[in-house]
Amino acid sequence: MTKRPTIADVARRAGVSKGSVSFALNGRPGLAQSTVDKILAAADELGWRPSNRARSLSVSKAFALGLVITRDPAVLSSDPFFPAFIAGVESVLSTRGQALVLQVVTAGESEEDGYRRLAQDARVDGVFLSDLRHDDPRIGLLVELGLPAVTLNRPDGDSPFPAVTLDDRPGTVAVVEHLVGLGHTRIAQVAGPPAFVHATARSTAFTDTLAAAGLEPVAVETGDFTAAGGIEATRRLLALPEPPTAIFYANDRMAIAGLGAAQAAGLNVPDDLSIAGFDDSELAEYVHPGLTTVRADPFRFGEAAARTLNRVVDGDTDVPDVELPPAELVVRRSTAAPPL
Amino acid sequence: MTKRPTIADVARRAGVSKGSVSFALNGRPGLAQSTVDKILAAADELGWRPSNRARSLSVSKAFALGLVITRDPAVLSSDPFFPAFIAGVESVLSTRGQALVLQVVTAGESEEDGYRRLAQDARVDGVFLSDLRHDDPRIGLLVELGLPAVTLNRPDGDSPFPAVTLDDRPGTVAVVEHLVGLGHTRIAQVAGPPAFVHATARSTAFTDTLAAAGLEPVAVETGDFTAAGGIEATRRLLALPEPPTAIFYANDRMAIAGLGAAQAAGLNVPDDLSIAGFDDSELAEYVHPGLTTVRADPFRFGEAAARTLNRVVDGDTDVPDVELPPAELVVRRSTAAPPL
DNA sequence: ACTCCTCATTAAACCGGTTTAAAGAGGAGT
DNA sequence: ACTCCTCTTTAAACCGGTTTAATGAGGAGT
Repeated sequence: MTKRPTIADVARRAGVSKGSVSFALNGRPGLAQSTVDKILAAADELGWRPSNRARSLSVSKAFALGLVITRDPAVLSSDPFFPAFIAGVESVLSTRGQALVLQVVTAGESEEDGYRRLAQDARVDGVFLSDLRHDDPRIGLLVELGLPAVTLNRPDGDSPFPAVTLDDRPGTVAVVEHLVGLGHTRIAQVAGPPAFVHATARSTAFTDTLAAAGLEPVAVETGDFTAAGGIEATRRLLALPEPPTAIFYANDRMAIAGLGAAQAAGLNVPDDLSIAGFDDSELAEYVHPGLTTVRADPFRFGEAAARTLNRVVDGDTDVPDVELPPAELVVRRSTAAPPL
Repeated sequence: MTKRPTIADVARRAGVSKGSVSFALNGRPGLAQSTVDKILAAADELGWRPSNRARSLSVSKAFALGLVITRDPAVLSSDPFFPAFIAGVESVLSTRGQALVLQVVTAGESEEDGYRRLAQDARVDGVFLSDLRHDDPRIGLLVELGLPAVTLNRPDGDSPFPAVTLDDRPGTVAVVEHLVGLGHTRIAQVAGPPAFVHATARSTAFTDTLAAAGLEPVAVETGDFTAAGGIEATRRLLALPEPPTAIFYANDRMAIAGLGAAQAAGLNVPDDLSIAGFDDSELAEYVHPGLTTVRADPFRFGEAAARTLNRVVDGDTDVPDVELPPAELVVRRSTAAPPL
């Protein structure tokens, strides 16, 4: 409760000027080693930690990074990606004394408003650009705002920002090959909204791999990554005159919901219908039957993104893109040979 | 990209002093209306927004609130509470120009370290104390750190902080009465870790209601709120010589995992076994069979908590506790009459 | 002994706001 | 015409750091 010590207190105690304390703290050359020791000792005795606020003002940095997420429960709630991603980000930030500022955009406004607010308030030194879209308007906006960023996934247009990528395709290819290997020929897909880069990446990998096997999709339904969307799409697929014997979902939430829909329709999974998801969310392992899915590592993704963004923020030019180990197939009980 | 205007620019343009601009902006009395208008017009023309950093330094406030969450994927990942809660918090903060700072504590450290860091860095003006524990040591810590807080749930010890509560008991009572009404007499519970206030609240409400019906629990297993824990607990219950005909889980994740475990054991839910959860998470509605559960409103919880914490932060003394509408029962297909 | 350099240190300005104490301008009262 | 008040406005200090330009102290060179 007693007032925290300031740099002036430390200077007084060490018998030097404020400037010297600042130099010592920041390891600037030009101070005698003995003086540095004296200052650091004094700082230590007083338990002094430089004020973030003062530093922020004088060096014009926020020492914080920002993440904008949409309030839409569909995207936000129970999405297994963000929590782990955030944990990975924090694991980097905490070692650097940085903070993570969350900006949730509410239903009424556009996601861009979130970035605008962060920039306007100068709350952060850089932001993560997640759920990248095709011709993503946010890239131009951030350039305009002068806010450094890192994109999660590689944008298709020009981008001045480094990209941290995790290739979804090998996992998708593996799922399709797994299904084809089991003997399926009537395979359908529930894709994510085509506006998202990762949704179409998974989607085209799916179609291409099928084509390579001489097959084509029974149908491609578009879901919105929510459980409700998964249910809808599944019902449409099952109502087809010749329904698929296997369905590949663009994420686990839709897959688990689809699993429920199939069971509710009286189908046995996997005997009547094989189901595969994407994400390897916590529940994937524990539903019945266990969900065959594709596992990425959002924690590492967060780490890599934070490190990369910090290089940009630190003024590093030409920060290279980072490519993470690709997502890989996890086979569980929800996939089996098709019915005869 | 051009430098953003400062208060000095506005002052110059309006032909007044910096101080007057500050007064006008903050609606301080003592300025002629005409002057205020002139200043606001100048500010508007320049598109000036006061610098948060400068304001932070001079008024010693961060204009931000903090939320500490543990990195433990068990608590963090796919927990339906936090995302919605955070959205509610943000809906209040965004109207006040405040930010939400997330502090994730990594595996190696204690949750207290998270609060300590937030306080040390003076990053926030107050924090949310979630997942309250019995004799929660964080309350003393925050008092010591001089960091204002609001507790989510009412602590059992003394606390100088207002509490925002959402009574889980009515929902729990309703679940038990629902099961008893269906004819169940062999009811078991998978409780949360007893260290948590909300876990024991649900647990004792469960036992008390059973007792009021002249019954006692077949067994009470303790889970850890994770899907894996739900599986474990369920297996133990099903292995009992006289297994329960209904299981009440302290959260949906354990319940959905338990549902999977029961189905994997060859049981039909709800014919052989009724299952009820708690949270009404997104998937609860879509698994098969739909999960009977208890619904709270984490978004409102977040709103109320943010508003209450802000009152404390603003220096309001004796901020009253806030009681939210209680959680309520949602009946779906996973509960039915017990087997004969 | 005197100049010149280098190295260590400091005083002061600065970041962009808020706040306090004091000054200035009018108007009323006598 | 002079004093006294009230209402506006401002100059300057302050928040707690960083940074630049200047100063001071030794030591080497001649």
